[in-house]
Order: sequence, then structure tokens, then C-alpha cells
Amino acid sequence: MDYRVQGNDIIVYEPDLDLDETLDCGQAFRWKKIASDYQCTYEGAFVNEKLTVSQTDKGSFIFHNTDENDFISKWINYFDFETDYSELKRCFSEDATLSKACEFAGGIRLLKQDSWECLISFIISQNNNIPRIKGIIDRLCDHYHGKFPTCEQLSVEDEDSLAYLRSGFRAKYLVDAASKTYDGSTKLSEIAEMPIDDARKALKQIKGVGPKVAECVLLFGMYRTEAFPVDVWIKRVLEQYYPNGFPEFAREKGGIAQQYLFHYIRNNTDQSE
DNA sequence: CGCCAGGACGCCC
DNA sequence: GGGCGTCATGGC
Repeated sequence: MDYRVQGNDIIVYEPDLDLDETLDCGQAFRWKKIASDYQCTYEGAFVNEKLTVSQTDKGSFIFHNTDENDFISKWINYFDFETDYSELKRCFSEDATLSKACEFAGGIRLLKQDSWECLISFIISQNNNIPRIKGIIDRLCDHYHGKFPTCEQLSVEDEDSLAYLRSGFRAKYLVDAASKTYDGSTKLSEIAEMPIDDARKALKQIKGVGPKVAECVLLFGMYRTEAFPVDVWIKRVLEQYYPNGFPEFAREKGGIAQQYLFHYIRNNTDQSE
């Protein structure tokens, strides 16, 4: 990744990033594509740090109204710019299916999100579709003047007071997640450092957090790249392409591989193979 | 109208 | 420990 300061903006060159593939692939739900003169432009936030970012060409980006200190302290981390995804994809390409998946959507990167925001977001995601997940999270942040609520703010709510979210049966799960996180019976920062099976077990103490949501929180909110969320789509990939199990060599970064595979299978609905 | 959506829970055996 | 109905909501 290279960057330079240009006026109030940061100009970034990173061949292994595509904004559509990364910001609209179901790992984060607060990015909105807005009209612009560029190839694409997104508005969103990391917790409460807002950003408008454009892709001007393949591998070229503008981080609007961003000073160099913020870029270094926040966005390099969030976009995982310190990881060499070319190297990662070379490694994955040892496997035929992964090779195709990386080629299909090579601009996906794993966003290093906030664990609390991920916990809430992926509780909302269960048995839900992406547009509606975004709608619920929109209403949640609008309610707090555009910011994502803290666990303290959410902990004073109950099922009825959350009715405005129209999150259905998930509201009671949000209440439990907020109260456990606020009163300290769930310590997300400690869970992030635990051996993976202990971390899974700890997360599943929260009502509404099962195997899939726990795995998503570990991967997207705690950068545990060995976490491997299995949903209906990935289940299909595993059955179709990996009847003898997912290859051992890719498991340490399996969560990132999973992102490529998820996008690949979802956008290649040809099931004839 | 029924079906599905980046699932989890409660209850059954 | 696995199998199955149920849980809100909204788009198609």
C-alpha cells in the first residue's frame, strides 16, 4: 500500500482492494454507496470515526477529508493495509477452488472491526437478509444521532423500548448482549485473547449467540483469522468442493479464505458443476 | 399465498 | 448428542 497526502485527502494505491467487494460483501453493514463522479464512493464508519472513501480506478482510492494522523492511526488498521493480500492469495491458490475464488473477487479484504459492534450486528444478522440487517442497524445508529450505541447505552433498554428497531425476536438477544457486556460478565477484550475454543464458549453464553454468530464476532470483530463461519452458503461450498475437509494449510487464515469462497459461491449460482 | 434470509432456542427422543 | 418446529420482519 502506498499513500500520499493531497490537500485534505489521502490518495491511496492498493491493488488488493476493491471497495464494492470489501464494503458490500456482508462483513460490515454500515457502509452506504452514494452517488459520485468516481467509480464508486462509500460513506461509513469505524465505531464513530466517519469516513467517505472513493475508488477512482482499479487499485486507486481517495480517503476524503482525512488527515495523515487519522489515516495512520485508524484506517490503515481498519482496512488491514499492513497485511499482504497478494501473498495470502498466492498461498491460497495452491487449492483449485480457492484459486478460482481469489480470482473472482480478489479485492476482498478482511475489515478489522470493533468487537462490540460486531457482536450486536451479527446477532441481528441471524436468520435475516443483508438489506434488512442494514436497515435495523441504520435505525439503531439513527437513534443515537448517527453513532453506534455503547453497551452502557443499550443496557438501559428492554425488548419493548427496542421496538423501533423492528428486529423481531432478536431484540431480547440484544438486551442480553448489552447487559452482559456492560456488567462485565462478558469481557470482549479478554475473549479476543483467549484460546479459540474458550473464546467460542464464552461468546455463546450470550443468548442469541450460537456457533455462527460467535465465529463471525471472532473473525470480523477480533481478527481471529482461524475462525471460520459456516452458513448455508459455506456449507454448500464444503459439501461440493471439500468432501474430505477444508485443506489444512489454509486453516490458519481460514476466515479470510472463507470470505473469498462466500462471495464466489453466492455470485456463481450455477450449481451444475 | 408461500418461501427465504450470513441462525439459535427449546423441546423431544 | 442429533433432529425439528418456532421465532419477527420484509422482499420477492
